[in-house]
Amino acid sequence: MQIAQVIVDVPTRQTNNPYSYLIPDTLKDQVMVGMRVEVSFGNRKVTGFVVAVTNKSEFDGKLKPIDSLIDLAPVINPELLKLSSWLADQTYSFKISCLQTMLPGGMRTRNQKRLIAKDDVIVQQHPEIFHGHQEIDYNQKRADDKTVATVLKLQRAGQIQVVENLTHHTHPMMLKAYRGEISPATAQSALAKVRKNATCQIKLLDLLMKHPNQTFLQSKLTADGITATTLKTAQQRGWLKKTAVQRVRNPFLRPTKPTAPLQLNADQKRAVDQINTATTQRADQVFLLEGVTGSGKTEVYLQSIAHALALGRTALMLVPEITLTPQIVARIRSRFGDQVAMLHSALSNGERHDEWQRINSGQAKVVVGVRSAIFAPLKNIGLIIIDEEHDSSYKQSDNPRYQTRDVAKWRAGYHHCPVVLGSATPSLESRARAMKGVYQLLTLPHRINRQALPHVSIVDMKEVATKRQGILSDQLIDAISSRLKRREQIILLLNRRGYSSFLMCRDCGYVPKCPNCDISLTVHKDTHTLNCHYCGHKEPIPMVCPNCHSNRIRFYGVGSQQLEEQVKQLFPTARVLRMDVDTTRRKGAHEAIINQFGAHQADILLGTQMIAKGLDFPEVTLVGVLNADSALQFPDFRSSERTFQLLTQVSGRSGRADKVGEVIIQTFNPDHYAIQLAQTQDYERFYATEMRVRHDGKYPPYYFTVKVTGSAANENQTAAEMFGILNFLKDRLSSQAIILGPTPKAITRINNRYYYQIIIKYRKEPQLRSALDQILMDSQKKQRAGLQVAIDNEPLDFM
DNA sequence: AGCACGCCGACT
DNA sequence: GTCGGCGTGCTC
Repeated sequence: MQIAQVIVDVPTRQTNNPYSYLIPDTLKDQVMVGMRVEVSFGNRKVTGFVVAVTNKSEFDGKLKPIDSLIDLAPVINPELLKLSSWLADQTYSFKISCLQTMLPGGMRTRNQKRLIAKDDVIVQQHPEIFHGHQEIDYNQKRADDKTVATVLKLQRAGQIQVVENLTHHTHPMMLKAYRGEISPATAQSALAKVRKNATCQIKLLDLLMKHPNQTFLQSKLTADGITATTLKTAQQRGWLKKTAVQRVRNPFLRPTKPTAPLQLNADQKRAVDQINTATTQRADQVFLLEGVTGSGKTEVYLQSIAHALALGRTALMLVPEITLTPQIVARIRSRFGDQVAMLHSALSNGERHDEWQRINSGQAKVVVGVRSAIFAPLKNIGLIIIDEEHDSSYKQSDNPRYQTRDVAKWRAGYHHCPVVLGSATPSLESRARAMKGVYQLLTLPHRINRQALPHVSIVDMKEVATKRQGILSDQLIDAISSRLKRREQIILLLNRRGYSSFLMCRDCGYVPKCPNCDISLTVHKDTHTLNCHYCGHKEPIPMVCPNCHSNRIRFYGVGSQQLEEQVKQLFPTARVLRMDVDTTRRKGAHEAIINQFGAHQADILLGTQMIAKGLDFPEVTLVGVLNADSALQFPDFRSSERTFQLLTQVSGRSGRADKVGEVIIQTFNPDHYAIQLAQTQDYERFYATEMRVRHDGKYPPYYFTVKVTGSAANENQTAAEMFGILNFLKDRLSSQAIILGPTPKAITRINNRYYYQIIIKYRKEPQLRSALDQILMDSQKKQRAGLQVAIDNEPLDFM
């Protein structure tokens, strides 16, 4: 008897282990480990992953059979299955969440219910449910409590039937098409019969004559000028038959010319040689490739990938969320052609699914992608690269809260291949490991074109008078106008996390706040609303102060919209492009702005963080950073590191080609070491200084950290529960462990829930793991009381 | 998650 | 006496 061990899609602690199901005869020899199945669990149907097939079960109750198979082939290979268990352990999350995370979005299933009333009487009795229809779609989540109760009662009484089916989120995209049904000869004779001026029909018959028995996409036919009416008549006459073809998506919009490897300089060559040796020897060595901006890291990646491919192995390259620009993809694809698959957040579910299939089937040998691409089902990996390894997008912010570097190292261990972590400004964690010899340090200290780094100057904003609301200093304004005269390009970076401008009454100081969250509302001029960035609450901008009825209620703070307005006022003839969350929401908008700026169709590009990375515009000779220090004001131990990294990175954007670049940094903290050292791009001294700070403050990389966050609708309850957790931890951990909190989070209330946190800093706590497991176990019970507990292992911040 | 089971207050 | 509130435990 064959029994499948199934991890069901019920994310709770109690169901975080496999359940046994009988494999019915009809599915014998079909059910394989790594496939998804549909099973009855309790009294409903859920999806599950088969994690093992055995011939006996530990469970001595009566086993239920598997209802059906969702996949025709395994979607999780043995490696990823093993990885999922490790990941669940590592991140304190459920196995099912980990398995689900490994699949491309859109392959996940959702449960849909349909209610069928037994007779008309029921329909009449419950108009609020059935709205006069006998069959309705039913969404338990959207229904209110009363409806749910009524539905349950009716179901138990057998008066309605509930039909469940698990539907796939995405279907292969089908395109309308027509197949030619007639021979060239028939077409010829038909052609003789149509009216002379029936141009459409003539065109169509011509096509059918030249390409007999072919299928044509409707979109192509209409593009050729054949109208829908013509197609309809053609169908009636039996010339064509309507069909559909599955769309083969190709996310690479532009065709690329093949390129040859570039000549390497001595530093690059040394790096490539060492990486290649590790690949050849199947050593799971981690390299830290430290190279200033423009030192040719990408070429090192490409030639190392080429080496892995030459050995018959595959390669995985990860880049940060916003850096995966068409520029980079084009460069990789021009070297490796169709072997490249891309996994990008801007892909539609369908496109991502297609790319995933190409990887899973072995067609694609090189995968380029963002964080989640670390789970790409590549086989026989020869090299894993993480570019800009310090980037914060490599840590997932919700469950499973994994750090991509750690997953990469796990997979490297499995495949016996090297990992290359690349950065101009490595994270302190990675650099510290390189210093200890855990990682091997490779450096590229020179820019490829031997060009000097741009000249960086710092403007002390404390000394700038508050005239003109003081966003732009005179130095920056002068520099901008001189570039405009020379027809060179300018980038203005607004370093403001969650950039925002708020409303304040000049008479009484009233600031509109979100009714659900402890945060002021943000002005959105385009929609004329005040928005909450945390819960999505929107309200119109008031004309008079709701508190004192004064009409002197004005905007404060600098958002990118405000900056754009000011720049346009100061330089009315300059062409300005703005890039921020608002202007890039639409698909492809990001790319369009970059292309437009790259083609010099604008003089000034302004925006938030997203313009700081990876873009290469040779005509840019000035970069201005406004509020360079806004991150420094956050109570976050990583804020200096982030500021330094950001400033170094933007500075690299200026003067990349043959023109000398200039960078102007505006700040209120001109003496802060992160800003001072960014001016000279002195990573070594920054590393030394910051390590000192981390050492004294007992922060990573000297200490391991865990963040425990608790939230509930009631503030007192949240605090009380967190104090309970604190006492429990104190009991279980050694006196060496530092336990901070519980403290309310920076934004205590979000969506009417109160958030408190506890931070644990430690070096060696063998009991920690079981203590945290216990906390999660206990919190499961309290969840009914509205308490939610989340654990973040090695959080990026303590906020 | 979702549902059943079981134990206490206010009602036809 | 019962109906229904929600605290607790289980789902192969």
